[in-house]
Amino acid sequence: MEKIRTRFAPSPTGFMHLGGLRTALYCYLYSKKHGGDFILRIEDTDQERFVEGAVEVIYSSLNESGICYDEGPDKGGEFGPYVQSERKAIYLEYAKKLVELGGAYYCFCTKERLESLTDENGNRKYDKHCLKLSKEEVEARIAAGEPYVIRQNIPLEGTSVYEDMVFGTISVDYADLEDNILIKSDGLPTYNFANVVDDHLMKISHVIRGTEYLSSTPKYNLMYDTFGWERPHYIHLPIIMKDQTRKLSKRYGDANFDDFVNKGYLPEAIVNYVALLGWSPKENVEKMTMAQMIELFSLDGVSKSPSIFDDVKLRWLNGEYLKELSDEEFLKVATPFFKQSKVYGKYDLLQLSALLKTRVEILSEIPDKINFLEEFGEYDTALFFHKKMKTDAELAKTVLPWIREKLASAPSFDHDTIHDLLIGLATEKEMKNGQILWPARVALSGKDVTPGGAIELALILGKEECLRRIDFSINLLNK
RNA sequence: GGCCCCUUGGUCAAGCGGUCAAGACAUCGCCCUUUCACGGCGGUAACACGAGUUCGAGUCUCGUAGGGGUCACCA
Repeated sequence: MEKIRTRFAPSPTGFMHLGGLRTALYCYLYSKKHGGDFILRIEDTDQERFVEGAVEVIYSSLNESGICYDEGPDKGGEFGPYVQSERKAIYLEYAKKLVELGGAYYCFCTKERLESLTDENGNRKYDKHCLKLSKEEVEARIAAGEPYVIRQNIPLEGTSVYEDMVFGTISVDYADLEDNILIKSDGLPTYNFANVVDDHLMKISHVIRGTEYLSSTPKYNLMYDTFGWERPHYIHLPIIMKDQTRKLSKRYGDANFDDFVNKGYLPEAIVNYVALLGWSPKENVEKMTMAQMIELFSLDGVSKSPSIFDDVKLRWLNGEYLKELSDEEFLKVATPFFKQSKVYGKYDLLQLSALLKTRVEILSEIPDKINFLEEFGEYDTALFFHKKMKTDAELAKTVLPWIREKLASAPSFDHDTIHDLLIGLATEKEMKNGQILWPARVALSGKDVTPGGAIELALILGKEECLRRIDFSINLLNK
């Protein structure tokens, strides 16, 4: 059986789109599932879109995601170079061969002439004007230094059919296809040509890419056929949408891998979530390690319809990953976010990590959740209301002074002591624990949700600060 | 607009002619609890529409509607 070889071929735009990340992931999973190779190829034939540092972004994103390629620009391999701009001579050679085979031709048409071909609907299709040129004329004009491109020669009639491994049979009439440019006037190839030559030369067995190529694939097949090359297998993937009608895009700032990492999502969670968009394992599991994904990956679990990116579910998944971290691991990934908070350097971060772990879905929530430790001021006393505990501001007025007294008299300020004092207070007054603890927690934090209950907060704040805050809260209630 | 493709709850999705149409997120309710959170249990909620084919259709066919993709010297 042939060796499975897949490739991820991004163009260096400066960021890693989540859709691209998923494509890379599926390429990786499919090749690894079948013991094959996964190749990274940089498609930088558009010099106008060159972005400084963009290639490094691709390397680092893939690396952080745990998607490892076997061959690539920075890894080497026997089919290099893996950067298209370094393969210019190769494309030209094959383009000439294709011209000889009748699959392509030189074109000297000016931009103006091309524009004159536009119809009333704003569409235009090249009219094969230069196909008629004799070989002698072509050579003379090239020799005279006239700029030219090389176009693909597509039949005027007939139908092209191929099997896509997820979409099934796709058939397109040649009449609906245009004689696209294969080699631009700057001598570099377009995607239309480079991908065919490279995929063949790099022995790619399965081409995995987005559905935007679903209907242009016949053009590529035509070239494979003309060259006498074996066509690869095709696996087209549905796109990822932002909502019903818009796709996830850079434009809305919601498609970039790095942005998600900076917002406090773990790369593993992002990869795991993205894997689930458009694919579901037979076993009906959702949280998976890379190794599990490789094991479970299968093409018949890949769906044909576009899926909408749901950041609520991503948050949940990220939270799941966070919860299973040890306190130390959590501290490590959370440190950049602790630094953004007002408490950095003033509290025991490992202790806070333990409390925060089950209360945070994305790391960027951290500053907001803990800033109250340093910032305490007026708050809405409606927070004292809790239906189930039957507490409210009125009850707080009577309970808070008792709490203050207990805490003030505490012989030491450790967990057990505070616990016994507060619970003891509830027993003593024949109240529910919550009727003491809820007001205490609110009075200490001024917040409805806090990292930890009243006892944990008291411990973190320390005796003096606790008393100060309770006094403040009593005053607030009596206003 | 032409061509290609898609259509199960709010979202991700199982299903591949016969199921009470899975599961997850979200949502709602209950429980647990040392309060918030975590956790446990349960509820609401879907086969776009219309014709066929068939004893029987979410599953097959055709049409309609809706959505997406594509029509560049971008990939």
